[in-house]
Amino acid sequence: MLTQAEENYLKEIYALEELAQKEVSTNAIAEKMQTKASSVTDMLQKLSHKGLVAYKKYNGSRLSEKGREKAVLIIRKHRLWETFLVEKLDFPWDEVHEIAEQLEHIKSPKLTDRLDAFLGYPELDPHGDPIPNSDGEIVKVKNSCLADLGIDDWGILVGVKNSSDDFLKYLNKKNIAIGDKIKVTEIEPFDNSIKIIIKAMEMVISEDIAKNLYLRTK
Amino acid sequence: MLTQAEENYLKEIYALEELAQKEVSTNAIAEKMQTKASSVTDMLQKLSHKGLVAYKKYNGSRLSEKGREKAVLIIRKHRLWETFLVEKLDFPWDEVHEIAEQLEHIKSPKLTDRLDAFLGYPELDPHGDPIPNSDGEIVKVKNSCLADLGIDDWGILVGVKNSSDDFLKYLNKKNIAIGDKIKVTEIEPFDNSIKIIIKAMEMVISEDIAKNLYLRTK
DNA sequence: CTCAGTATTTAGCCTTGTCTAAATATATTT
DNA sequence: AAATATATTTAGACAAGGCTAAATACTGAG
Repeated sequence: MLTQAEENYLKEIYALEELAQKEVSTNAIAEKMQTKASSVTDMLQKLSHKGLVAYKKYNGSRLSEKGREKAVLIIRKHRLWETFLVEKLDFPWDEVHEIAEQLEHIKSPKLTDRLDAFLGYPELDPHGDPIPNSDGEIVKVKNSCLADLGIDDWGILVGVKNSSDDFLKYLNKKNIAIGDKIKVTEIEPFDNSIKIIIKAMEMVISEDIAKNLYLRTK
Repeated sequence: MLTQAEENYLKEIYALEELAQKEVSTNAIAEKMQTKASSVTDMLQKLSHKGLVAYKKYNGSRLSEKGREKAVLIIRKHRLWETFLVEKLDFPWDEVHEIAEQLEHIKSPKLTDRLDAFLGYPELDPHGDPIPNSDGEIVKVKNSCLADLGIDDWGILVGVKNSSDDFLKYLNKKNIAIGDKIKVTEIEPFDNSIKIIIKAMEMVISEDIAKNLYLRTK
């Protein structure tokens, strides 16, 4: 059984390793976790003992296979809870991270899997990040402009190009927000306007608007 | 900010105090918490320092007003999460306690209140226990036999008188289970059969059956 | 009222996870 | 290649929360 501290280390090491694609330094971990390098060394030694991390003095660390599995499960839980908070409890996408940091440590495989089912097995969370499935598999994602998608393509709105007041007001009026899932259902060849489904609503938006919306897609 | 350990002590002291209606002994707390009396003394001194418990050596403990508020909030969270697990994730009522023991420590007032709203401000949890509202108020409950209820009365099924195999099979077939909310909508004077709503379904049951079902009611 | 028995507290130790300061290894510059 | 700078580890300390053993306070029976 892992403590919350151990889980947090595994999660951060995972993230750093994904980024760097090589051993992560003790200092990098310390910075990410807002702690001191000496504390990190202690923890690395403990995790190494437990077979979760490959650690060699002065040589950085990598997760073992077992460590990676644990990390992915924590990420799965984190992202499922974020999805729950946004989809079911109507939290704004930018308020859910802290709460999910707590919820990700709840230990009950049955809970995780039932939550997943309750949410309809979502593939991306409200930040557009992929949610590992119960086997620990993660889909690859990329950023796309809404204007570049084809019919039936979908993604999570993660950013806007034009962040002028007017544009943001437009989005607000149309009830379009970061974190929303948007699916393209039709493209009008004449003017390249597109029909989308967003929060179970259909609407048509112009090519101009679509060019200003960035999605995270599978 | 309270630690999980402190929260657990407050919760258990609250429960013991409600039962006894007087100071709770160090030993009673130790037994309830599966720990040693010496550990309890340590914690009582700490909680006393924080103004959460009135503690005098060799004299038992009571919660302060502030301690009681904290305890009630934890109980509120526990029971809301239990309700969530049963109502939304279809957990059996007897599997939710352990998971709720973890979830009750999640710190986010906004989460608690939104969860409450999402569940429709339930008054009783799946064990029939009252859920404190956001002001910490708790309704009183009592046990009643379903046969004794009037029209529009409702409660949570908490037990059966006749626990023969046949009767349990009958309940199973009718999809009636412990933890279900049952509301009386009609009473037939001729044979005292009653019409109930259970899990959004209507059904009629005989007086015989009703006499064997015990509910927790407001 | 005294003394045995029980309840409670104190003292001292352990583990986890953190810290600072000091020591040591690696990296960079010249 | 030596000297300096940076990164990492070790050593020793602390707080939280637990434990055991010993000391102390209360309680109830005679």
